[in-house]
Amino acid sequence: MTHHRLNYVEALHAHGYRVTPQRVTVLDAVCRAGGHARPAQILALAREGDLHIDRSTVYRSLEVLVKAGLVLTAPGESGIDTLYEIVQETPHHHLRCTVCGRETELDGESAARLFENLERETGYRLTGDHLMLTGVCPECQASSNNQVVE
Amino acid sequence: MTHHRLNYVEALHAHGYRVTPQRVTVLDAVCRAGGHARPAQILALAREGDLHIDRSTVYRSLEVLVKAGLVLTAPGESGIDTLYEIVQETPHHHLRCTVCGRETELDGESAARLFENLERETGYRLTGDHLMLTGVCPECQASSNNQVVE
DNA sequence: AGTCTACTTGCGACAAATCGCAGTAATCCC
DNA sequence: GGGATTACTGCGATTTGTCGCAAGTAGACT
Repeated sequence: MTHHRLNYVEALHAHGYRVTPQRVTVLDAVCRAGGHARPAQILALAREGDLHIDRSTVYRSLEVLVKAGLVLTAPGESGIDTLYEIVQETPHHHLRCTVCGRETELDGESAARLFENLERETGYRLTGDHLMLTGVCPECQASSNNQVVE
Repeated sequence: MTHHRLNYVEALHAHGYRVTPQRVTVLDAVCRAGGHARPAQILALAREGDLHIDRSTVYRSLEVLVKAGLVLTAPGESGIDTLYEIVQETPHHHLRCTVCGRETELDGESAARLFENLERETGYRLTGDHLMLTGVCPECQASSNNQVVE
């Protein structure tokens, strides 16, 4: 249960949100899902904790938790659906191979350097610390030359 | 009508897809939408061209067009919905300010440098040439110090 | 602790998106 | 060009996500 470490009470209050049993249940569900989770999975896990929690409540809670910075979203495989993930101490990014589908985590350090450059160029302070990059992994590059079309 | 420039026939065939009137209609709709478009808008535009095109056909066509590399997806404002955009000759990225909501385009050049570094570090060949970065723009940084919570 | 206010929840209705299936048509091959 | 093959479309049914509203409850203040 990761979320005991991050004080969700403070995070919610800081954003003007109330702490309700339902929101804690949903937060817990996202934690227990581990890694990326689809809404359906979160709904199911949430109902293990609260048998009668409503679907709309789960969706609304997710929205609140994301805004409070407790949960992250990431685009799913197809780029159409949305995945949810509990926030971690160390920011990280994802690298998905479009050929074999495998996913690698990219530590925040390499990304931080890149962000620094971008911040210098644009003047923005970048906060989106959870990118989903896509590419072709070394193994797949080696084994196939016929996938390159574009 | 941008898509006459990119030979969609070849792109579709290269990925093993057939070229159907419906898919051309949808591709055309995405073009005419210009910039980011929500599915509802695309559906409406598609029906201008083909009065009886089915909703599921539009969704399935979008999926195919994305896989064929003719259309790009981007996460919408909330991070939950998906926007579609016609592919362009010059890759570009988006920078959205989380405070004022404004969007800036980031030219491909700065990003290319960013990608180069990442490719060196990871060994991946990066293809996701359409990132949606979020941050706080210079103006909003100047005017507010009370938004920083985390 | 009790009361008040306004944010939240659950519900029902609605809209958006997905899925399986039977008929149709794009492509291949001759 | 004609026929066979198999992907694609449209349809209906289902699932998923959203919205408005009345009842409930967290948080603030006394």
